[in-house]
Amino acid sequence: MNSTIYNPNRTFNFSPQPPLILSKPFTSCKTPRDLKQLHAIFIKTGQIQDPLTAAEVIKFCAFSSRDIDYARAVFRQMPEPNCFCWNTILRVLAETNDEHLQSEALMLFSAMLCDGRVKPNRFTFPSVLKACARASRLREGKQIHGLIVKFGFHEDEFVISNLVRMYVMCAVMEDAYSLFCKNVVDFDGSCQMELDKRKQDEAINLFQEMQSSNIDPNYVTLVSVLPAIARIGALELGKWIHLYAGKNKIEIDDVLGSALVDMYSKCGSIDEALQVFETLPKRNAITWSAIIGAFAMHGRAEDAIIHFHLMGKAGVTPNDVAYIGILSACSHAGLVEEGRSFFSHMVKVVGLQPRIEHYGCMVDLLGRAGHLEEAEELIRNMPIEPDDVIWKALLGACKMHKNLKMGERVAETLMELAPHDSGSYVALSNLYASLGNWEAVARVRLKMKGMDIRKDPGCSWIEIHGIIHEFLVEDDSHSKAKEIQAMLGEMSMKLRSNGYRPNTLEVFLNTDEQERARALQYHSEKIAVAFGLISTAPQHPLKIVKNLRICEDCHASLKLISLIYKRQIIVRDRKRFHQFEHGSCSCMDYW
DNA sequence: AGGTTATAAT
Repeated sequence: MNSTIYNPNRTFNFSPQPPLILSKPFTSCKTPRDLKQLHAIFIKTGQIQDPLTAAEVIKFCAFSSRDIDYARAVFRQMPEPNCFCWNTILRVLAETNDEHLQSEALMLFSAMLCDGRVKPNRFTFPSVLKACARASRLREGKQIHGLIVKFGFHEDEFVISNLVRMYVMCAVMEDAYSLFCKNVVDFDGSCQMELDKRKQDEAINLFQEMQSSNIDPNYVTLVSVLPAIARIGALELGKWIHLYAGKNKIEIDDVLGSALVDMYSKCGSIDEALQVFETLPKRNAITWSAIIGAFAMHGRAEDAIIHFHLMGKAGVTPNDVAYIGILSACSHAGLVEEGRSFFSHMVKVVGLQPRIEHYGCMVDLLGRAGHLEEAEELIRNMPIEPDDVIWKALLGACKMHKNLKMGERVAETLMELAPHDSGSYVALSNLYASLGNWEAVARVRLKMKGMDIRKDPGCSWIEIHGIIHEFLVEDDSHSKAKEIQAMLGEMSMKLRSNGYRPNTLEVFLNTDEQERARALQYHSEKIAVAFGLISTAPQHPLKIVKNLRICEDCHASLKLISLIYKRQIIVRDRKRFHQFEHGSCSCMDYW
C-alpha cells in the first residue's frame, strides 16, 4: 500500500502544538475512504472540536461523497454545535432531492429553536426555506415566514429571495399534487373546476406586499420564480415579472435572460422568447440552449438548426443540453440524417459523452421515422443501462407504426423495469386499440386493475385574464359549467357538419362505440377550448397547457375548430407545442 | 467563517 499519511496502519508523529491547521486539508481528499481517514486524524488531533473543521467535514461528506448518514453522524456527535454547524447540516439536508431528508431539515430546525442555545441567523433561513420549497411544505413555510419577521431578517436580500421562491414552488407543487389527489374513476365524464388562483395570488400578493413595504424582490428573486411560472404556463404572471424587471432597472443579463426566454417559450409565446433573446447583451451556452430548446418545443426545427449554427459562429461551444435541444428538434421534424450528423458531431468533434437523454432523442428520432430495428439496436448497443424513458420512446414508435411484435416485447421489458408506471400499460393498450384488438385492450386494463394501477388523469389549464382555470375529469364545480356544456354541444355539432368523425381508437375504455365517442367529446383540452371560446373576444388566441400528450382525436378536432371558429389555438402538451390555425397544426401531424 | 439564480429526451 502506498504509505500516505492517510494509511491507518501507520503511526503518526504529529507535533502536539498547533493542531495541524492544514490550509486546505480537503484538497487531497478524493474518495470517501480519504475522507474517513482525514476525519480520523481530526478526531485524534482534537481538531474536530473546531466547529469550522467539523462543518467542513459535514459539507464534504454530503456534497462530495454523498453520504448523508455520515454527515448527520458527525453533526450528532458534536456536544455543542454552534450556529455555523447547524446551518451547515440544515443546508446539507435541504439540498438533497429526498423529501424525507428535507422534512428532517425542518424538524432539525425546530429542534434548534427548542434547544435555545443558539439563535438562527440570516444564514439559517435560506436553507430552511429551501427545504420547504423542495418538500412543498407551504404550512411550515408560512410559519417560518413569521419567524423571519420575528427575528428581524425580513430585509435580508437572500432571505427574501428564498421566501418568494418558497411560495411559488409550494404553489406549483400544490397544483400538481391536487391532480393526483382527485379521485378519478373513469374517462367517460367531464368536469370543470374554477381554479385556484391561490398560488398565483400568493406570489403576486407577496410581490405587491414587498413593493409597498419597500422590500423589493431582487434579481435573484426573479430568476428563481420564472421556472415555476414556466411550468404552469402562467403567461400573464411571467409578463408581469418581465415588466417588473424593466421598471425596477433590474438588468436582464444572460442568466435572467435565459429564464425569460424559457418562460416565454413554455408559455407559448415563442416570438416574445426570440425578442428577449435577441436583445440580450450577452449569451452563454445556457442561453443558446434555451432558445434552441424553445424552437424544438415549438416544432421549428429549421430555426433551431439556424440558431445552433449561429451559436457556433458566436464562439460559444454547445453543451450537452444544446444537443438535447437540437436532437429533439430533428426528432419532431423527422430529420433523421441531420439528427445522426449532430449526434456524431457531438461525440467526435466536441467530445461530449452522450448521456441517456441523447440516446433517448435518437431512439425517438429513429423510431418515429420508422427505423424501428435501428432504434432497438441502438438501445441494445448503448453503453448506458436503458431506462424506462428510452423504452417508452420505442414503444410509442411501435404504436405509431403498428408493430405489434416489437411493441409487446418492449412493453414486457418496461413492465419489468417500472411495474407500477401506468404509462407502459396505457401505451400497450393504445397499440392494441389502434389494431382494433379490443379483447387485448381489456386484458391490459384488467391487469392494471389487478395491480391497482391507474392512468394519470388528463388535465388542461387555460389562463384567462390572468386567472388559471383547470379542467379535469369528474368535477363540475366550475361556475360556468352550464355554458361550457352548451358550447361543447355546439362544437360537437359543427364538427360533425364539417365532416369530422370521432376517432375512438385511443379511448381507453372497453365499452361500446357510442360510449367511446361520447368520452372523446369531454377530453380536458376540448373543455378548456370551449371555456376559452365563451370567455374571450373573437380573434383572441387560446393558450392551453395539458399534462399528458394530446390524443389523435383531439388533435383532429382542434384543427377543425381553429378553422370553424377562426381562432388560433396553442396547446402545450407534455412534450411540445401544437399551434392550430386555419385548419392545420404547426406539427404537420407528426408528433 | 457561512447562504440564493437560468437550459434538459418521454
